[in-house]
Amino acid sequence: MFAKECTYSDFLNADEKIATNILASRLQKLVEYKVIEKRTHPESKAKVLYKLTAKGIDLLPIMIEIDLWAEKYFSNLSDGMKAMLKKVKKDKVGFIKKATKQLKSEKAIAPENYAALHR
Amino acid sequence: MFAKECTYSDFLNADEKIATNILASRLQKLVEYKVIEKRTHPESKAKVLYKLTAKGIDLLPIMIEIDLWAEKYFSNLSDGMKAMLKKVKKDKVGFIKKATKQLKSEKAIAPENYAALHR
DNA sequence: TTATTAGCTTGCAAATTGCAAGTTGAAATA
DNA sequence: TATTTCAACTTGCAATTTGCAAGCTAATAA
Repeated sequence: MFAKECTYSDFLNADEKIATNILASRLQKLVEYKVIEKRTHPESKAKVLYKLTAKGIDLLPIMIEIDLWAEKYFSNLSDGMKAMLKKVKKDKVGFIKKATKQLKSEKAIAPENYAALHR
Repeated sequence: MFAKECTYSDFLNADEKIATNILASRLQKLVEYKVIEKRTHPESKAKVLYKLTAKGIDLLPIMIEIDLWAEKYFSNLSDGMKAMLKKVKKDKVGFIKKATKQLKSEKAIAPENYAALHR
């Protein structure tokens, strides 16, 4: 979710497999805890976009530290992950600031979605 | 474990309760993953000291980020935790370096325990 | 030498998870 | 317009994991 926007089926078809009922209950709990929120999908009413809240975005430093630890003790990291960590190690504070700012700006409400937020 | 050395009963009697069979299996797995290791207790053969390995000590940055996140979004932190986070916010890198160094020095093998490590 | 402590293991009920199939409403297709 | 497909779930049930209580063994303490 830090990398891109996600729908229910995006999660369901991700590499790390998860049972559909478990996915549903996890998403529900994360919404309840205000770590993520539901948004209408711009291209279809049938789709739901799950987006990080500010509280969720603030988990980024934790995720990065986990990835740095994993890099140190495991050898199966993806190339994308390795590339990201290279940047992180060059300037961790700067990286997190930039990524956080970008994620928060993506939270800006597109006009066509504004109404849905208020019902 | 980052704060002090721990025995099986220390964990069992901690504030966050855990069932004894679950504790046993968790400790076993953490030893298997080399996050912690068993040591003989200096004051009794009946006791076992569980200590963090270097791999375990390297989890400290993750724990600190989790605590910082918790401080931001929850209000039930202990006074000790708050005091620690105050130091962290003054100089995060310095704090982690110092704490890590100290934890690793505690790993120095006391003479009376050396033999036990090699069987 | 008997009692207690520390570190587990075992048995069983309760809760959680995984898998497969079904439901509902929106959108694409015929 | 009718029908099929798709996305997001829900439901039922078996398998796994967890929690609780009791028991077991070796090492100290009384």
